Amino acid sequence: MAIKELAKGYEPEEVEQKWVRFWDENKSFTPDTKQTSNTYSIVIPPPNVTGTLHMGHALNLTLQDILCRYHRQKGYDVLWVPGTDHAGIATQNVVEKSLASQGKSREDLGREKFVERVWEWKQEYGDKILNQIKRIGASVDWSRLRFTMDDGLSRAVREVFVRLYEEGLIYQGDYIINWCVRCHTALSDLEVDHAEVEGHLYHLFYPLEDASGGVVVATTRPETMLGDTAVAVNPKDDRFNHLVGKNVILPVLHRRIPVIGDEYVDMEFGTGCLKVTPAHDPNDFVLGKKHGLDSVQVIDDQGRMTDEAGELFKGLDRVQCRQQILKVLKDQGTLQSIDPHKHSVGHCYRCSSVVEPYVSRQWFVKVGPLARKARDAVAGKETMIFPVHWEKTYFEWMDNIRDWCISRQIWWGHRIPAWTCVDCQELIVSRTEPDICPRCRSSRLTQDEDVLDTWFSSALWPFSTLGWPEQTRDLEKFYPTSVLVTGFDILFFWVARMMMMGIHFMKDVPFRHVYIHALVRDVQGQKMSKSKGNVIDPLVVMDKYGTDAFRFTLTAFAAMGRDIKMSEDRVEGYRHFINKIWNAARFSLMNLEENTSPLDPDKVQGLAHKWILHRLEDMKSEVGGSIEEYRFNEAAQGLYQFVWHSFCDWYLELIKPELYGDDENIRKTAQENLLHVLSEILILIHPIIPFVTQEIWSVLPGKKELDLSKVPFPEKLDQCRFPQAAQEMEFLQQVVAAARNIRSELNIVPSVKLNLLIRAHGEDQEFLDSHAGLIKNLANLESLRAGHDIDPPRGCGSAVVRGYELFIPLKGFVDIQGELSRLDKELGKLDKELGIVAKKLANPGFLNNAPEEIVDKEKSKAREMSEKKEKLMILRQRLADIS
RNA sequence: GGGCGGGUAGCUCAGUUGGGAGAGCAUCGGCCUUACAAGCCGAGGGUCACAGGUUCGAGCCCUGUUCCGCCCA
Repeated sequence: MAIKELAKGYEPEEVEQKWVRFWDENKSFTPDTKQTSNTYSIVIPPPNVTGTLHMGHALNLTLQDILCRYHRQKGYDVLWVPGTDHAGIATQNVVEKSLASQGKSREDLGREKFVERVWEWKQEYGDKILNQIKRIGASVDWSRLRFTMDDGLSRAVREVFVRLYEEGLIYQGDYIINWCVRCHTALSDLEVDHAEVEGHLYHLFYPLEDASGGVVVATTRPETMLGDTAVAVNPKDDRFNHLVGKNVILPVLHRRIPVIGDEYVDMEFGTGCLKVTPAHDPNDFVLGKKHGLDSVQVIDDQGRMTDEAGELFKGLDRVQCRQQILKVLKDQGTLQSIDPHKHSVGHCYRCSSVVEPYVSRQWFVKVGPLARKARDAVAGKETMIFPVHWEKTYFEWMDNIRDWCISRQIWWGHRIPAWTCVDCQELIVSRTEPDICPRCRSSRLTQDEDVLDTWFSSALWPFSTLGWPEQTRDLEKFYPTSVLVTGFDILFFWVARMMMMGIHFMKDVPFRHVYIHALVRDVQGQKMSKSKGNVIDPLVVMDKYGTDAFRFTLTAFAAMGRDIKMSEDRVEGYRHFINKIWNAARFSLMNLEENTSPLDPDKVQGLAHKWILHRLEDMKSEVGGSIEEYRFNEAAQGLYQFVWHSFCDWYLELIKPELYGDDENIRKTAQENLLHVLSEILILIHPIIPFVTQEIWSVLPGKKELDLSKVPFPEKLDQCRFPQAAQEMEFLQQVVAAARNIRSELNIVPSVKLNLLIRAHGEDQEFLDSHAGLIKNLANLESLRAGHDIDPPRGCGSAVVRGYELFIPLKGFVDIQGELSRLDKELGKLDKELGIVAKKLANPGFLNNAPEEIVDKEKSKAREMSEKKEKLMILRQRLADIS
């Protein structure tokens, strides 16, 4: 009885929707928490809750999904925790923008209403990215969905803040930080992107107080001169060190400021004299502290000039001010020259505004002690980073880490759990909202207005998602997680900080492995960005080519340590592969029966079957090894080659006669083998392309489990190792290839059937005879005859395979010259190779030093090749004699 | 300035203890051969960036040069 037929072409859309729903409804990816050993866990890098899926997510999710599905097959209890991040600044910006389109600002609404509005926004758009995660087939456990602003995770955040504060690892203070005047908040050092900008170096003359001359300073930001409180020179600099201790007069404002000496000053740069603006430059800030200089703030938090900037400039925007002050300085003769100068300028990583160094009161994490342990954990291989070279970058950063500014002057995020007593100024840091001041019993307390850096909550993700600070069963079972999969762009932002927090609070690393994958770029190798307009939308790609084709493309290009250049053409190419699998399955199903029995691996018969089973065993260990070592591209490439070029090109063709033949036993055996191989192929490749494999699986006869994601990885079958059959098969393939080559090179159309004569004897003659049908079929032959007494007619196409001469009588339809030049080509290649081998064997150094097996190999190669050459030359001569 | 990665077929890239240079796409020739023309069969194409060194032997190891990309200052 034949079984359900597959459609002629694979139509991904319906199929994908069907199985997404199926897995969802079956809760296929919720782990069994009763079992305690053999766990495998991953926490998802949480995407922004209001974001949409981009290429980076797609790659990230695909690789994690492969790992999770594979380990499920291997019998692990797998947990993949999904979730989203509240993305403070980014989300706030999005909501503000929408308000602005209605002509409103967040201040118009007030804090409470605004935050309410963001929650509404999250409610409305937060599911979008989650559905997209489903769409790509990610086998996450939806019953454990988390959000960084959940009650549970918020509790974890407060707990961590309070504990770190109590341990002296969180402090508050007035320091210079990076300030975004547009987002109106402090940023950590990491949140500033540095970009090379074509600017200018302005040379300004500051006269000495005693009018005995002056100094020329060079600056890229002339407007900050209004806040200068010193000029610094290097004490080793003989040009200027006599000035130390004197005063100069600051032009425009006519303030008297000292000349100080400090070795920090680079004598080579600019004029060797440095203007010092402690309030507006991080290096100057340090210098100012060291020398006890005044700090004069001339730019405010809006990027406008303060009253301190003087009557002429106060109220001006910093950009306008630069133009104005240059005019004034020029008129005064203070501006001596302007040189073009390339320098690096910090930009806000969220809105790209130029960042302003700004002195303000902020909260910081003292990261030194945390970083040291996080460093040691990687150095001691408690956490292993793949590829290993990222360790160096990680160490570099950990060794030079600076304290982490964690307060943000925005409204969307975790409010800092600190209160100040209005009456006695006492600072109270507490897990719960305090009612009265512990010092003066006042009940007039105000909470800190700031919220925490989003990365502060992300840093807790591997344990906060598992229920911490409760001692949950999940935490016990799944922490530390097995691997973190992420891009290198957030190695510092996120991975490093999770390491610090995980070790500090859980006393163990958050993950055993970190796999750093590539960045997805456009086809020219440029980073995708909206402004460049080179973004490829993964959803569009999936619509067009199917999710499996897209996933396979990402996997096939995911070579360790290398970026992926993505284009639709590549996906289109791999769609062909998905279709190939589909059609191979279609063919198989047309030839299987509902009651086809499972294969008995101990009773395998037939060369083709032995050969494919042998190759299948290779694939099992290859695929497993590749995935476990994060060599995803190798797993994909290996399966591609096997499925297309072994299974489809050879195996299916080889067994067609068996399937079509009259011998019922042979047909049944072939069906059993075919079903077995197809089934195992589907299982092996399922982690990469879950949908098409599941769809085919669902119509396969004899399966015990409908849900392919629950079917175990095929067992290793030593009795299915047939090295001899593999060798024999290779021989037959060479014979077929030789015949095909002759046909093709001599332009003999397929409608003409050829006759093949092979001069062989003994066992080999028998072997060839017994597989004559097979060769005839694949090489499109009329007849095949093997024997030691072969006497080929005049005018043959000929070849030598493993020492045996092959003849194809050409009768009347072929030009002798064509065959002669074909043989010459063959001989030419042979000569070249033979030359290389002969040279080696003529080298005493090689014979004496190379391992014996290598030498033997070369020797037999030489023997084989010269034998072949000899035979080919005789064949050629025979032919030449005719013409 | 410091660090990292890369330069292999026309294009995109594999190449894991140093031992006969590979794949996909593209190109060329022949085929609608009953799963698949989104296919089948065959072919062509490479001083492995450059220069040295180690070695019997280098795409792979070492040194230098050069070009490109990224990160940090």
